[in-house]
Amino acid sequence: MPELPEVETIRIGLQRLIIGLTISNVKIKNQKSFIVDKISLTNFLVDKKVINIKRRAKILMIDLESKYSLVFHLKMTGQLVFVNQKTRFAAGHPNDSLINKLPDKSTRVIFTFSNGARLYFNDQRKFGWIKLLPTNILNDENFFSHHGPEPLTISFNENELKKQLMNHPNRQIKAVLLDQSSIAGLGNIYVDESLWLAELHPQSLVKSLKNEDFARLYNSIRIVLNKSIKLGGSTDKNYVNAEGQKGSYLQFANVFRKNGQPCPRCGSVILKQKISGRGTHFCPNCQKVKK
DNA sequence: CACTTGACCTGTCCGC
DNA sequence: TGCGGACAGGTCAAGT
Repeated sequence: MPELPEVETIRIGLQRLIIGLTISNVKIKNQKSFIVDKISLTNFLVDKKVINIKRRAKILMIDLESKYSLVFHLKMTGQLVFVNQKTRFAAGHPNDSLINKLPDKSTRVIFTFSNGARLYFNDQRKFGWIKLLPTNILNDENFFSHHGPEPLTISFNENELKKQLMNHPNRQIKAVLLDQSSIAGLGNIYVDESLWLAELHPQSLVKSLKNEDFARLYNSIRIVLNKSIKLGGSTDKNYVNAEGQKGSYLQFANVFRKNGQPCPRCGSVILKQKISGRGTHFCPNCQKVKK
């Protein structure tokens, strides 16, 4: 599930919901989801206040006053849902379909705050993980040395994009965009959407791209990611924000899951093929292969 | 070096 | 209705 816009949407939500709250208890229902010893929990997590929420790439970090941070990777099906116990069953609650059912069978870890509110880590496929790490390690960019630049920062420009991609001139553009060490935060949905907007075929080799192609791709990535954040991300199956609500980006998607439908730009039928090991959606007419 | 496959897991959908 | 296989937003490691 979550790519950059989804993790960012969760971050924004948690920032509003849990900063200043104190964690009073942790219940680990699936050991592999959060491998941590009792001493660390006691010394660095329980009775500690949440002071900051951060994101880098698809990784979410909750900083605690203990100078330790909860670190999350949601992988395909992870959810982080905050529930205020006092209002969850209130009449007219907009999220009763999910929130009122938690915990459910995919709940792996439950954090309880001293005011009674809870944060549920749900993860149907159990690929996601939580770690408890010293905050200063996370603030050191060495921790993220296997991640490329954040595509939405001011310093990220089209030269930087070209430079990063040209580290792999002989690979297909889709594979390189999915590679977190090139650009951080893109996944299958936004790579397909960005390539469509930039009118680039996912199998084009990086070395075949011209400066104008990099420029269009740069703009496309930023447009697509910003639009998705504005729309609260994409909900395909599992994704929800920190309040259990779905994102609406896919209602406006141009190619993702649109195979068999007409391309919004030229009307040709959108195809789906396995490329770079992933289901890939593109328009065969306005996205031509370059090799 | 680049690509493919399998692994990690659970759930759903589709064809027989 | 049941069963087997393919597939799903993400990363790893190992094999070709």
